[in-house]
Amino acid sequence: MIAPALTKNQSLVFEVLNRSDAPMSAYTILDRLRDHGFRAPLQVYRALDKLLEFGLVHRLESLNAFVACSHAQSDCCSRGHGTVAFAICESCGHVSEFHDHAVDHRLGDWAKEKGFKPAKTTIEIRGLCSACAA
Amino acid sequence: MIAPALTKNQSLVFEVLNRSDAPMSAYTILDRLRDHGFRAPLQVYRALDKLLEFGLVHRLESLNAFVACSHAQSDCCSRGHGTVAFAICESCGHVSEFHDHAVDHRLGDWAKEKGFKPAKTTIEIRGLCSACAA
DNA sequence: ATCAATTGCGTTATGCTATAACGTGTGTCA
DNA sequence: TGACACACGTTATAGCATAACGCAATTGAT
Ligand SMILES: [Zn+2]
Ligand SMILES: [Zn+2]
Ligand SMILES: [Zn+2]
Ligand SMILES: [Zn+2]
Repeated sequence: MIAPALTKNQSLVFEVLNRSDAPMSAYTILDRLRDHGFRAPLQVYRALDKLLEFGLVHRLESLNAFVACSHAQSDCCSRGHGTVAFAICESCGHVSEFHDHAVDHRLGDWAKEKGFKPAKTTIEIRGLCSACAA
Repeated sequence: MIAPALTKNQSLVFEVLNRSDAPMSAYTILDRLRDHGFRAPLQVYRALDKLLEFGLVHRLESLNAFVACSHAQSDCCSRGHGTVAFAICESCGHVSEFHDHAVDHRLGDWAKEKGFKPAKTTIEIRGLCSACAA
């Protein structure tokens, strides 16, 4: 899934997410973009659908919220988006995105053993980041 | 968290979930229990909150739905509910609940290394079960 | 026994999240 | 030019979850 140039709405939504240091709900994004002509949830959801498809944004299932992808460019097999995990701080909202071979392969092995064909894997750890746990 | 005897509403909700072979949303549970006097979502959500607390039920974050716990009694460290993972078939709806040491420890190691204090971990694999993938 | 605290319950209203369905405009490519 | 794909805007609706109120039953001191 190679990303073409973003449309105006897609760019606006992506910029808002990229500047945020915490996940945002679609409706929060909508409110941030009222000044740019956004009026309805669908304008946000349609942009998000594409951004998710391009791998520029992730959905956090346990929050019903979205974050910009923060993969380091140097990441190994997670380029093209292998399975990724998120550590979500419930105090400050900070999200750490990471890829872990061992976890990915272990879940893959389980699936192979059971004949299960994985399509998308969600891994989210809720808790307190180092700064907030101190 | 030791579970006291369930109240009437808690028992009703648990029985409905336990008999189901697929996850159910709170509103679907509500509809199933109209004949038993359920009228409002809160009656379901309040029972679910307790059942989750007792570890008798799990919430599937990627579906906004609930399943009865299906741990084998013989399960190792997952008694008392260590981290558990779910494989969810997007065709037939069947859910397999399992515990995997390696995954659990690996995520624990990552957290320890980063100083992150995990509170609750969500692992959900969406895909096709062996029967539906055939 | 009685009072206070806790817990469960029922009801109404509300808020948050997500999609259906319809129509418009624009660019691409036979 | 006509067919198609795609982004966009709008209105309405569906689906998920909680706030706030009050009442009833239970428990556990005093
Ligand atoms: Zn990413
Ligand atoms: Zn934090
Ligand atoms: Zn379980
Ligand atoms: Zn299946």
